[in-house]
Amino acid sequence: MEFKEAKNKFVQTWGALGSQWGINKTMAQIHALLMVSNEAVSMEDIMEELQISRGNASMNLRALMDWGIVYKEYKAGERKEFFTAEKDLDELAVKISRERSKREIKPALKILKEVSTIEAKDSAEEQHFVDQTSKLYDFVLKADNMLDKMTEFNDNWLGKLVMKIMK
Amino acid sequence: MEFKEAKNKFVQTWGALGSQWGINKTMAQIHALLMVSNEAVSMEDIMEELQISRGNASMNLRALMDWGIVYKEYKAGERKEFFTAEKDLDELAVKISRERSKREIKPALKILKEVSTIEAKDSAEEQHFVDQTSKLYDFVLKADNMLDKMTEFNDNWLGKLVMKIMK
DNA sequence: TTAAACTTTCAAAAATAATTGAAAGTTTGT
DNA sequence: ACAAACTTTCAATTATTTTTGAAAGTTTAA
Repeated sequence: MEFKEAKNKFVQTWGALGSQWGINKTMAQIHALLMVSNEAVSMEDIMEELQISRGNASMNLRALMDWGIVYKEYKAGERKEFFTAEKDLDELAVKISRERSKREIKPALKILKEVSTIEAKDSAEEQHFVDQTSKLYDFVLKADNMLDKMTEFNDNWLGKLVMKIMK
Repeated sequence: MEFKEAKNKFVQTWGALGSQWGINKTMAQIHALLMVSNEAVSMEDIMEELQISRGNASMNLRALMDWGIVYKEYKAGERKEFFTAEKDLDELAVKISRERSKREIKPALKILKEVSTIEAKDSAEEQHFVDQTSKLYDFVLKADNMLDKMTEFNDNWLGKLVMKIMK
């Protein structure tokens, strides 16, 4: 396999994977492209490489910047803007989980808390509802916190975790 | 808030959350409904509660069973089938991560390995590509394994982890 | 074997999400 | 202040995904 083919395969695969996880395909593709580019890429070049419109490129770059995983860069003497991706994978993971937590998990937790705190009356049906949603609330909260802790430990998470437990 | 309202809110929220994570809304809603039902529910009742067609119910129930998180149940004397969800949340998490790993992560890893092992020639561009995709391969592999380990430890993962480290 | 009571399948329709492209907006240099 | 060189916005279009519903399939009981 030659470079161009490999690069294309990677970008396509990343795009497909993104779709399956609820991330728009183009957004994932742009991100993939920037991840494997050793220097910042202009909007023109992104449009050209991925065969997408200016509007599409603009909107998805904005979204990626909102997620905090793509940055604008300015080159001296050049009028146009260039873009780079966060290339440190630990940092990338931290940012993605922070954002997903903020945007999706936290709001879901709020609802879970609400619905799990209705008065259950006496019926087994309502008892079970309260019980199950309470458990779900605890579980999601725990998972969310765990993810947060894990990203905090980053690279050497296991070692640091042990240290923290020891002391 | 009364029971019916709470139940509906929960089902809707779970459906919306599912969409954002690449799971079809109805599938997530059916799952939510079964999760908080204290007894097995018939297809009729699912259709009625969620206001969906028979075909839709059938296909999404099949998908949920393929994921291993919903089971068929037969009631004595009744001709029709009833459905229940896996209600143990740890078990649910294990099954979901196993399936997503098998369906999405493993195939992605295969491609990552492929593209990261091209010969990099001399150009900085190609060097960077190989370097970055290799790192990504390692990272995804590590994350996938970690998730597997974590689910293995289940409930009291922290405690058991410490035990394992100690001995 | 027949028919009633179910479930599954899948082509067509509907709903949703992504994309385009041109007009409007912004920034920079002269 | 002007205009060139860009970027952003958003209504309309296109693509993708989901849903429907009726026909086909299956199972059970008599």
